[in-house]
Amino acid sequence: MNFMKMASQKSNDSHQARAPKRERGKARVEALLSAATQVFAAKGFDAATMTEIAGAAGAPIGSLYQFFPTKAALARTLLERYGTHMSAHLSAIEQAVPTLSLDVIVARLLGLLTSLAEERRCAMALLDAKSVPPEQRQTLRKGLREGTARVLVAYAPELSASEAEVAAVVVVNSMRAMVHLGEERCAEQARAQWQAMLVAHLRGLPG
Amino acid sequence: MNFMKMASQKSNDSHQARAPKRERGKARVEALLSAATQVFAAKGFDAATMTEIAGAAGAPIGSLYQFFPTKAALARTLLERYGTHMSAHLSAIEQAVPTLSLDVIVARLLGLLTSLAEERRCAMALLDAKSVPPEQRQTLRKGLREGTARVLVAYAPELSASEAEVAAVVVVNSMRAMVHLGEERCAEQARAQWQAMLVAHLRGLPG
Amino acid sequence: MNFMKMASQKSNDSHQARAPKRERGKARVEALLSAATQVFAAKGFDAATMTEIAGAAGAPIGSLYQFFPTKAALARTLLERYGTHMSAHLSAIEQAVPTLSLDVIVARLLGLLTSLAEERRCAMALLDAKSVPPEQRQTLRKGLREGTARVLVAYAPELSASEAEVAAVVVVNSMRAMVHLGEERCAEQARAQWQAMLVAHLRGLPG
Amino acid sequence: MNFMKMASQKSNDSHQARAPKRERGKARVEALLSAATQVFAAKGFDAATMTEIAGAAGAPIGSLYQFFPTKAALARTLLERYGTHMSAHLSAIEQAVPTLSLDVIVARLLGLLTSLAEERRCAMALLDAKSVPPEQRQTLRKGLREGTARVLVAYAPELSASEAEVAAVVVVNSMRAMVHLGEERCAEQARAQWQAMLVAHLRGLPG
DNA sequence: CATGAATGAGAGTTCATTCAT
DNA sequence: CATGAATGAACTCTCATTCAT
Repeated sequence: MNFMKMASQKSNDSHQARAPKRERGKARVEALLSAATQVFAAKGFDAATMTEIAGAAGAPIGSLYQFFPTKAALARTLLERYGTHMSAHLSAIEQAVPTLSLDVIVARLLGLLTSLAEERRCAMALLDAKSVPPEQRQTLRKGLREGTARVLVAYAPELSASEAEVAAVVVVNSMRAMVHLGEERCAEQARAQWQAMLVAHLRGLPG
Repeated sequence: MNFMKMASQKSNDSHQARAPKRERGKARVEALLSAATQVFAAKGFDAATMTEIAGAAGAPIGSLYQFFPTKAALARTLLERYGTHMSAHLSAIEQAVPTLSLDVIVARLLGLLTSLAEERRCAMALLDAKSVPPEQRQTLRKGLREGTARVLVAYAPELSASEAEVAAVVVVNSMRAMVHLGEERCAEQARAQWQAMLVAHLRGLPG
Repeated sequence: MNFMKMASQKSNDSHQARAPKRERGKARVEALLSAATQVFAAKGFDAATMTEIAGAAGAPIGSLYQFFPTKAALARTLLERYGTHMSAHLSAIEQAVPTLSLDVIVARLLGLLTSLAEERRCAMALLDAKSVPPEQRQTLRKGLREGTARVLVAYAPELSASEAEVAAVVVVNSMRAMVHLGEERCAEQARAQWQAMLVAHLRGLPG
Repeated sequence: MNFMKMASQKSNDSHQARAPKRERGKARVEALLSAATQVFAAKGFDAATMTEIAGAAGAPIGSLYQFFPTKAALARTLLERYGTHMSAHLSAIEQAVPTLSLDVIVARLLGLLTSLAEERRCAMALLDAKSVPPEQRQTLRKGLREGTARVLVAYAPELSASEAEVAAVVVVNSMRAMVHLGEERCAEQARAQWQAMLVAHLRGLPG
């Protein structure tokens, strides 16, 4: 199970997003995060403006700053949330590994990012934005890598920790590539090939 | 050796970079492009400022605008230049294919972006920047894909055009992944694995 | 229930001046418009700078742009405002026509622009500025012409619409000339002569 | 007779236009002045750029600065030239006064500016440009006023100097109005009315 | 002299963030 | 708390003028 790393944990830091105290606030935060996801995905981190994000959420700009004291804090919250989502997905895959073929495991791994359409586009935008503090970006990367490593170990327990990590890096970056494939021609065929390639590669791993 | 003075002679279109007419100008343009490469690579397209780029080149801001009338024109010039560089590299690989093993071919393909250190980081930054006109980004992507497809056909002439294209998409996006690998732990091992994976995949392709 | 968020709902068109929502804002807008009037009158549209206008109003540059998103929008607002002022003046004259001699009517018409000292100088500057969109300039011109035509018809109802329009053109351009007269020597005598000339002309019109 | 006030008179002032020494230079100066006339007429003094003017003349920017060391000097030369032209026209009218009816005299006076199409539009642009030093603008105005006063005195010798001046002011500003009439509807009818008005006015003057 | 690349102060405009209401 | 007007540093881009060639 995955206990959420809530922002409130780090409440000492003045640049952390503040957790909403009431129901109304939660709804508003959801709307703000959703709007931020769309706007960041569409324009990238730098080109997105706080005013536009607030506007897209139907919220006043002051409200946005109530919960996210800086633009970077907003990005951080999204990155953390994506980390949480993806960790959950990876944990689910991990649990199901005993009942799945390698084909299906790889398909689900590669589909992870692809399936979260707008969210993944936003995550990519933030991961690549140099303006977002590197350690925030590392957090998501690391979460993905470790979650994936756990899935791989569940599938092939004989893998050493470092072997699993290396393989996880290959898988995770393949996930990223899946996202970019969307902008290429013959994306579907390429995805299929890629998946087959990964399956064959992982099958041969321990030997 | 590459004597090309840039194929581009689009002097009618304003918003095009203007070619320098004197020796001094050429050196300055080189310095500007080099500075732009570094700054874009370090901060991304949006966060980079024209003033900083000019400063990094030791040039006044007016000089930068003399040659590159807009920020987008500067990016375009870089993207075109990278396209030219990478096409040249791919052509060289294509020529050498008959004398190379698949291992070496894949190694050189994957190394293509990696070897152009700062340049590739800048190219990535521009390729992913939503603020750069999409068609400019497509140009570089397309050049890479087609050049790679030619290399693959040279290696395996029995590939159909569409088969080669799909495989090229896989290879090119693997190149991109190589760049991002630099930010991960155990990058070297992951690169080696990736390369082995691609070799195996390509070897099995036509069958 | 939906309480009106202010009468002005031009929210679709960007580049429109935004109406201030608070008392303080109204005062500030007045100060900005007044400063703009002075600066445009003194330097002309092109040579006036937004920074100087803001400075003259004792406002930060951001405030100016809060209400007038472009320099052209500022000019437009002034032109519209002048149109409103002058229409009101012309309507007042129209109402009073039955009680006035032609001498007085002409004097008040010619005095229209002259009496609005700074405002008229600014209006002239904007009317003549090629950089101000022509349709905005036409609007003021048209308003003056039609308002003046109505005054003339009120005085001499037997005038046809087109006769009134032609005469209005003569009168309006005489008003403009009054403004320029300020820069000449013997301005007062020239104004008196001009007025006499117009009176005689209009008296002879219908016959 | 009208001795031209050549620029060379004031050769001490470093901001004066330099007279060309050779035939080739004269042709180039003509081309530059003609180009300047067109560009100033089209865009106004402020919006016109020295580079565009040089370009319109097919001359390099350095050549423009060879003859006109500042933008203001270029305007001054044009204004002086227009003064010379118009003085010549007015002198011609003055000479012909004994053989002309008042109708024809007024028609020729009002037609003065109108007949010099591009030139008058440029002159208006410069006369109204606050960025052009006022004394330069006054020069042209004064020349027009004095030339016109001489015409009026030739027609009605009994006019005192100051009476003639006041009337000249009315006539000259009527000329200016003729130019602006071009932008109005029913321009032709208005011009005819205006002319009739002036004729009647001048006929009644001395009495 | 002739040329046009070079220069940099300054223009219009934006936007993250604050704080009075 | 909630709001959105207010702020000003910083950004992209222009252009009159100079001066090395």
